[in-house]
Amino acid sequence: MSKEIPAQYNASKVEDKWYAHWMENNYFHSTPDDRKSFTIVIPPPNVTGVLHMGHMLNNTIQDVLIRRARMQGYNACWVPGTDHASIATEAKVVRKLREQGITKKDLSRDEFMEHAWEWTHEHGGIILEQLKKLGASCDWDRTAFTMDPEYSKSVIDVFIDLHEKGKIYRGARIINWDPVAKTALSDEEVIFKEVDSKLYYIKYKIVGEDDFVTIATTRPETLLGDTAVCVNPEDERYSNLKGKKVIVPLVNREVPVIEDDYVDMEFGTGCLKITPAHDENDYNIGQKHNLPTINMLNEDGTVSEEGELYIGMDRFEVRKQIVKDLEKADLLLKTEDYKNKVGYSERTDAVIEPRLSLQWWVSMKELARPALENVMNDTVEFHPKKFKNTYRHWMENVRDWCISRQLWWGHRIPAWYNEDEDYVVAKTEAEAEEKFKNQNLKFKNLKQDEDVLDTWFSSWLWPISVFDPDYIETGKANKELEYYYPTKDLVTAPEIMFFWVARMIIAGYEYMDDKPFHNVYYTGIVRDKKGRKMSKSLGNSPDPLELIQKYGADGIRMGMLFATPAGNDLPFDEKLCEQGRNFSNKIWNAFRFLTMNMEDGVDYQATSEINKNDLSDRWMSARIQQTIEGVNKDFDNYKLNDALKKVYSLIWDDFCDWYIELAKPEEYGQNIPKEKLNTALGFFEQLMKLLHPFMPFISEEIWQHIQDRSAEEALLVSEWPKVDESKLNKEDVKLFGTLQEMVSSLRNIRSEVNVSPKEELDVLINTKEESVAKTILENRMVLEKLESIKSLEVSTEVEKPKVYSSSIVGGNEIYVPLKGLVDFEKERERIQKEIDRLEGFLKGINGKLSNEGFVNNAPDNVVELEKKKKSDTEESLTKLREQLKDFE
RNA sequence: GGGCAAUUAGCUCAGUUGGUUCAGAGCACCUCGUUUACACCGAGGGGGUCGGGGGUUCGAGUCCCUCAUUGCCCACCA
Repeated sequence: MSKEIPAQYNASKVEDKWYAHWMENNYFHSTPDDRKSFTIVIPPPNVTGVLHMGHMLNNTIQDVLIRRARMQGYNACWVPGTDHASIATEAKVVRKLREQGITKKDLSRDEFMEHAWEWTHEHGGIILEQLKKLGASCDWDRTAFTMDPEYSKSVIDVFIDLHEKGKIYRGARIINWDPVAKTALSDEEVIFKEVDSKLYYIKYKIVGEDDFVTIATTRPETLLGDTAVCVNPEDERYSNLKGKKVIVPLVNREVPVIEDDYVDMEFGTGCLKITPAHDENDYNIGQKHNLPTINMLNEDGTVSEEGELYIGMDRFEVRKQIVKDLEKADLLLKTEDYKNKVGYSERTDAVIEPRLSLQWWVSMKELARPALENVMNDTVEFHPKKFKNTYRHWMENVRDWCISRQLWWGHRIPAWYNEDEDYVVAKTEAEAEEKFKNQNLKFKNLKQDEDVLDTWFSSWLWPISVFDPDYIETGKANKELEYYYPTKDLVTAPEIMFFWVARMIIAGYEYMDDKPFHNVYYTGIVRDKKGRKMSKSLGNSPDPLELIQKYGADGIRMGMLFATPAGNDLPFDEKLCEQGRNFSNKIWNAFRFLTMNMEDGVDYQATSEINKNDLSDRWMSARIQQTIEGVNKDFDNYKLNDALKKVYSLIWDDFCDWYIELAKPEEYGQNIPKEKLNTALGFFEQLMKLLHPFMPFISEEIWQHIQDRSAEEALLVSEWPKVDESKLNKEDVKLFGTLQEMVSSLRNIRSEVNVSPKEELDVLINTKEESVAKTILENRMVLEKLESIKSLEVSTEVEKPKVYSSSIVGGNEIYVPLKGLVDFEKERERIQKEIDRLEGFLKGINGKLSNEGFVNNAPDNVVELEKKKKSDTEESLTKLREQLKDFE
């Protein structure tokens, strides 16, 4: 083993080496066997996306879970893959084509798809390569894509199946129209934002009278599509309008005045214009009152022929112009500033236009029932639990899901139309013909539906179709699906709870009659220092690959995990990565130190044997057991950050700052004895196991340095440590703790009286009991090694020196004679301060003990404890008061 | 408009069923320090009336009510 080890850890060199090693040995690959499965399916990122900080966090967590499971002996399987991301990817392709001077209109569907596939092959999978840099231990042989032919088939099968069950239907509704992407959107894809707008008061002339009725609206341009004016039947102000007609301004169309209690009398003028084709409520009222609809907008948001005026003008231009024209005609009474909520497209940020159109829908009410129930009864567990509320609220009020999109990139809807616009749903054109024939309908010149399915209509099958894409068709699970389903954990962002999580649960119960996963771990949002979400458009996100280059994947993983409990946002700061990198370096140097103590030619061998006479060995051993126990519990509760903190503290504080310090050789130039070093290496191995899920690279590096291992003995497939109660001696932990406190007290004394750590001290410790004195003396090595001590006297009757500094640890007084070094004034102040503190404390205890209510009602052990606290405190006070006299 | 959550040190957060000195950790800050790993380090230290008010209780950071602030989700008020 070489002693030439650099003082600084070089992460990037090491990380590439081990990832390659793991891949070569096929460690990430899983096939069904006798072991229990532990499955995670990745939330598939957009196929042409690039890695951002959200992915980093999300995938780090998944990797931590899967790596620990693998070590625990589960057959761990993490399935990677990508999503075709219909609207996002199509938008990218359209933009790219535009840069080349090509518009989508110029292309046939097939030509466009060729471009899209080309783009997908060019950019697809980049993100998966990036995940490898992070250390993600995915089973890459299983990489799936929602547009794979097999996968696509399952999507179509589901559509056909649900249609046959009557759960998919075609219907005309007011939908959310994105005029930029020119497609319908589901409700979930619309983001409402509060905006400053205006409320316009417009006068409508009453037919046959010289009077007007005033209507308040935020969208004056839609009056082109007005087919009625509506008032509340209770509203006395308008009782005279009953059965009358009014004239829509500018277009001069006569429309009826109708009555409906939907109208809020308090709002605006209490009189509402009705535009059935461009507002959901208006549409409902229109249906109820049999009003005609006037579709006054084109799909790109310009005014259509039906609008009569302003034809071809953009909707927002029309708004400006129509206001001017109304003013000119003296039909605009006034305008008011007004704040309202406007819907925007999640993808294109275009203002959503409610639009009447024919779309495909999934009827959700029944499908949602088992999915709601099984989350509420914790069959599917949410972490943190608070998200159950949000989930319930949505599921209880779930609305039908609009699944058709007017795009080309995606799964084309398997519906076929004949010349009479009849339709059938079928897998192929031939099958469709057959179906038409059977119904005695025209079956020549069939046309397939032009639309594709919502992306989420494919990804809701992810936990099923990645294992068995034929399952939907055959209804019989293959070996894989049977073995891996239901999966164990799903790690995702709360933002897609409805888009994806809820729908996977729905699909799971509908098709597998079982949950798709046991647990859902919701991560937080990665934010910048100003609290803004990190996003590409804001440009406030650091480049993950640069970060990895700079701090190591281990450093970033550790930095992110350190700051993010489940469900809480992660305020990202490069400082966190620095902390992670520093930790790597600390570990590296602890190992380096042990290596430096190895004598040439001697065979060192990590061992779980400890020297039973060495308190530090027993203590370290017990601390490791405590940590294993605590970490396992944290994992059970999905508190990954707490688990990491425990490991961090065990390595840095316990092992480096205390254990190694105590293991250092007595004299300069000596090496640590072989036995001790072997024990230390044994501990180090345990630490690396606990660390591995969090920081896989450095832990593997050290593991393989500690001793030469064969390929089968890599850390990532080693056994996760089990708690060994026999090694957990609480007395040792307590005793060592007391000695630690004594060392700290001595250091504190030095610091306060400004004595260099090198200067040797005489130390006197007055204990309450003989046995304590004996134990301390038996373990005097701890004190002597960590402090430079000239003489140590410990007994029940030490003589207090004349001039000293002192401290009390666990009822034992520590005196350090400091001839000529003590600042009397300072020492007096220090003691007085301590007395004041204890007096206040004692007062509280006395208050409790003199309170009959407390003594009578509190449990005995609590009262006993208070009494013991009282006597201890009084004892300490007596000692301190005596000491104080010595400084007066 | 409805619902949910949060509010503890300068920052980010722990604090499990009310009761061991419970007011904590990390980072930041201050002082000292190059001793056989590590200055990406070591030792020591300062800092909070636990958002305000009320209540339950022998006892409240912890339970209840109320107010304030912030965040999130849902919703068709033009």
